[in-house]
Parts: sequence; structure tokens; C-alpha cells
Amino acid sequence: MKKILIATAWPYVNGKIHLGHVTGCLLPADIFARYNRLIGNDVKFVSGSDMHGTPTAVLAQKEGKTPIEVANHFHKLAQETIRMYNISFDLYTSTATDNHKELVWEIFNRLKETGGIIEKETEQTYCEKEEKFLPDRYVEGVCPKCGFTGARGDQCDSCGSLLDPTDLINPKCKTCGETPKRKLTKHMFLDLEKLSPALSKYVDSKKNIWKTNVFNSTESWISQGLIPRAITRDMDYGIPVPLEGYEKKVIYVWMEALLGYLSAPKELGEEVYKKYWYDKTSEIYIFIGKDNIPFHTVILPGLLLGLNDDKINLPTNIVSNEFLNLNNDKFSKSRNNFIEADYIVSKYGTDIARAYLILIMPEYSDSNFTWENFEENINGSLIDNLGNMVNRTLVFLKNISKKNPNITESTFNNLSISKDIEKMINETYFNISEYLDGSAGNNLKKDDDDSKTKKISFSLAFKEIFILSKEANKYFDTKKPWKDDAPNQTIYDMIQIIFNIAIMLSIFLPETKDRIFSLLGCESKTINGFEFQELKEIHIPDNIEVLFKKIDIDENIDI
RNA sequence: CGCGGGGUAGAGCAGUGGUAGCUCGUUAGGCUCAUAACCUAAAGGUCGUAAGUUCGAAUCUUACCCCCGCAACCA
Repeated sequence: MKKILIATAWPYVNGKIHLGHVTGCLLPADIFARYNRLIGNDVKFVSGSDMHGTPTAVLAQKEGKTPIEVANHFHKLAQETIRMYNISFDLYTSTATDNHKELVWEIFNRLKETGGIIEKETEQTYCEKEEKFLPDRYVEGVCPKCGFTGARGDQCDSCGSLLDPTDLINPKCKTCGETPKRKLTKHMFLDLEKLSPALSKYVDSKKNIWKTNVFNSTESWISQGLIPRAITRDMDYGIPVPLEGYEKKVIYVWMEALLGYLSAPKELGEEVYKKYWYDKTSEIYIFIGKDNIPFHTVILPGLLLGLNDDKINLPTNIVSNEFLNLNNDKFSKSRNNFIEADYIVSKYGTDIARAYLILIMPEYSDSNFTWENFEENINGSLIDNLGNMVNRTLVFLKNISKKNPNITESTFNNLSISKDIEKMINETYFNISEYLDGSAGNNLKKDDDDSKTKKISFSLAFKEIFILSKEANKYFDTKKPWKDDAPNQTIYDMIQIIFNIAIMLSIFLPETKDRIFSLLGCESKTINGFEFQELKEIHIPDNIEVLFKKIDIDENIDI
């Protein structure tokens, strides 16, 4: 039994959760969590809202509210979205808790003792008109690396370089447009320069574990040379700095939010925290979007390595997804190219939304959401193929038992699964398992064992279920049970396929799994692992409802 | 030399060295248990271009061409 901590990137609370965050972070992490729980691993799945982002403060200022009001508002909405998508978090918390603050202070103080963070006096951009220092996103200017004119103080959107506000050429205050002056101030810095060798060693060890884009971009950041990076800033919204002389400063949000990966398990209990972060046999998986790669592959391990603590774990894998587009274009509120994540669920239900977003998950390149494609995929794969397969089997069973009094539930008592059907089902389990983590169960091994590199893909894993369902439709057609006086074995085999598909669906579409179990009359049945299981008691259903109703997009595009 | 992603059947995509595949669409046929569903078959591609490595290239190398995103909102 493995101990696995699973986390998603913590969303900013300056708006509702982005649909791309659902398909790129929440869903893959949720599938991974459900899968690992099912195969018996000891899983904790956590995340939370990043309450302190500068964008939140900017938005609050604009709306005449306090930052924490805005943050709380969107934190509630985030929790609602997570509930609607049935994301199986053990904890979804926020960075506004005392627990989080105390952990951040603890890490801060430890880093100060080890010299992982150091104090430096630097010149900072200071706006005389506003009478304050201007941190990261309050300053814009020309990127010194690539010459891009709209670079922000913390990161250049064009070349992706991590920046400091004073690096910018021709900086301007974002609020008032004045050219800021430079003024001396003290700040604490994470000494990435000193940590560089240890970081390189860590990154090298991930060459065959991280996705290639994660590994390559991280390597290029490190090879460009790392410099100490400020972890405090002049601002009044955020976690205070536990040092004298820092009363007008807070801990920089990117450092503090990353430590949520430690504080969230701690909120579940000290022993949970110790189990996942201080037990070397534990594994830690973090699911992020591609915009967040350097923070998770350089700065987070930098913070942990800076503790000089051999006992603390480093993340096992950082799984980064690409971006989701809408109608072949970026999501954009102002250009009205936008769908709210909640809308799809409220219109079509949780599992239809989940199914489509899993099918188009942007795992290796950007993917595209369109309503036409939504209709085609849902109607084609989910309904015509899988939904109809379940429906035709159960309706057939019901009707034949009415026509033929010899067919009752006890008719099936002495049957067992056809060997070729069992093999077919087990191949699907095996393939799904290969796509999820490459560690299939012992009795699912194939003969032709090849040593090719594994490709993690939640989308391809999900599609395996539809391949099996299509095979089931083929089997049903081939056997022609409607021409058979005693088609008991065929029905029995079909029921086994449906039952096992429900088990597979439990990690992708949990509600649908429940509904299939209910139709099969086995609600209370427990699932034993991720491999073929035989449903011995065949139940003849009375009321058969279709799993999904067909959707017609033309009536529904009103957004 | 800005950065990144991509060019494989009408559309959307899989496929990292060995007979070009999937879904949808099209055409023809079958079936009739089922949500106008399902099954079978066919048509349709010189895998962006050129050169190279190789017994063999969609896949590796080099050069080139084309498309998409990159003010702000925005994972």
C-alpha cells in the first residue's frame, strides 16, 4: 500500500474557477485520487484558495471592498464549483487560516536559521505619488531578457522569465502611470543561487518522471542561472512577516501559497502532515497548469531544500497540463469568448460535464472546447455507445423474463463469465491502469511485456471504457440473443461487462457508477480493487431509466 | 534569429524505426433487443516541403514553408 498525497494548484480568488483549471488540474487530480483509493492506496487529496494574490487586492480596490471580502466571496464560489464537479477533496481550505499562517512562519523561521533565506538591502521601485513601494504586478515595463513591452514585475508573459520589479526597463506604476523612483529597503530573499546545485540534482533525478515539457523548461530556467528571490514585499494585505522592522511588509504570495501543500495536510492533523511530508516511502503529486511550472519545479523544491532537512520529502511528480481554448481561441471575458465552469454542470449535470472535459483534457497540447464537439462526443461516445449498450441489455433482460417464465433471477445462478469476455475486460483494466500510473495489478499482466516509456493520460484511459463498450455492442449483435431461446450466457456476460464498466467509471464518473449499480440491483456491493469482478446475483430490473438523455445543442446555446 | 504550440483521410485527433489508425461525417448493406440505436463493408491520405541517416522514416538529423496564441480580463 502506497502513501500518496495529491494536490492541485491553489486557485487565485479574483474570479470564479476557470474551466481550464477544472479540466487541467481538478479533474486529472480527482481521477488520480479516486483510482489510487480504489486500488487500496492511502490517499489524501487537498487544495485550497490562494487568498492573498495581488490581483485580489487590485480587484478589491476597484470594487471598493476589502481584499478579504473579495477573497471570501470567491472562495465560497470555488467551493461550490468543486462540489458541482464532484471533486473528491479530503480538504479544500484556504491560505487565510491560522494553521496556514503558523506553518508559513515556522518554515520562514527555519529557513532563516539555516541561511536558506537571507536579508538584503535593495533598491525597490517606489511611487512617490502613491507614497508606497510597488511590488510585482503594480509595475510594468520592458522585459530585460526579451524586450517584451508588457512585462510584469514578477514574470514576463512573453518569454516566461522570472523577474524582479527593478529588472524592468522603463518601468511604470500600474495604478497611476508615473515612473517610479528607486528607494532603498530591506527584504528577505530565498537564496536560490546557493541552492542551485541541490536543485539541479533534484531536477536531474526527475528526467524520466516529469513530462518532457516540465523537465525541459525547468532545466532551461536553472541553466540560465538562479539568483536570490525576494520573499517579502511592501504591501499590507497578506501574511505578516515575523520580524522586527518588517511591520509594513508581508510574505510574498508565491512563497506562502506554495506552502499550502504542507499546511493543508497539517490541517488534517499533525500525523497526516508527518506521514506525507516526512515519511520517505510517501509520494507527492501536484497537478498544475503550464503557467505554473517554474514555481513548482524550482521555487517549491528550493524552499524545501533550503531547510537543510534530509527528512523532508520533495514532490514526486509535478503533472502539468496545457491550456484549454474555447472555439479555437483563448478564454476571454472582455471579448465574450467565455463559459463559466458552473454553467455546463447546471445545464447538463455533473457527469456529462466531467465526461466531456476528460475527453478533451489538454494533456500534451492545448485543446479546444466547442459546443458542436461537445454534442458529438456526448451523444456519440457516452450515449449512443455506452448508454445504449446498458439500456438495450437491461431492457432485453426485463422483456425476455416477462415473455419466458423459465427465465428468472435464479436462472443465472450456475453460470460463470465466458473466458474471452473476462480476458477482454481485464485488458481494459490493464490499459487504463497503464495510462494512469503504469503499475497494473499483478494478475493483469500481458504476455508481450515491452519496456517502452509509459505515457500518463487520463483522457486515453477514459476512452478505453468506450472501446470496451463498443466491443460489448459487437458481442451482443454477434450473439443475436433475440433469436436465441435461451440466451442466458449472453445476458450474463453482458451484465458482467456492464458491472465492470461501472467499476471503471467509478474513478471518472462516480455518479454514473452509482446509477448503473442501482440498475443492476447491487448498490451495496463493494468494489475490490481494479480488476475483473464477477457479479453473481443477477437482478431483473423493473424500472429502467436511460443513463443520459440525448442533448441537442441548438436549443441550448444561450451564452 | 522574440517565446510557445501545431501541420497525418472532409472535420477533430492517436500514432517516436518495420504492412498508415481512431471517432464523427459520406456511401452501400445487415439487424431489429435498444435512446432514429447497434453491427458489417467501402470510398477517402504521396503523414507541410526538400535533402540526409537507415535494409527500412509519419517516427531520427538538417534546412525551409505555413497556421495559431502572446495589451487588459485570463488556469
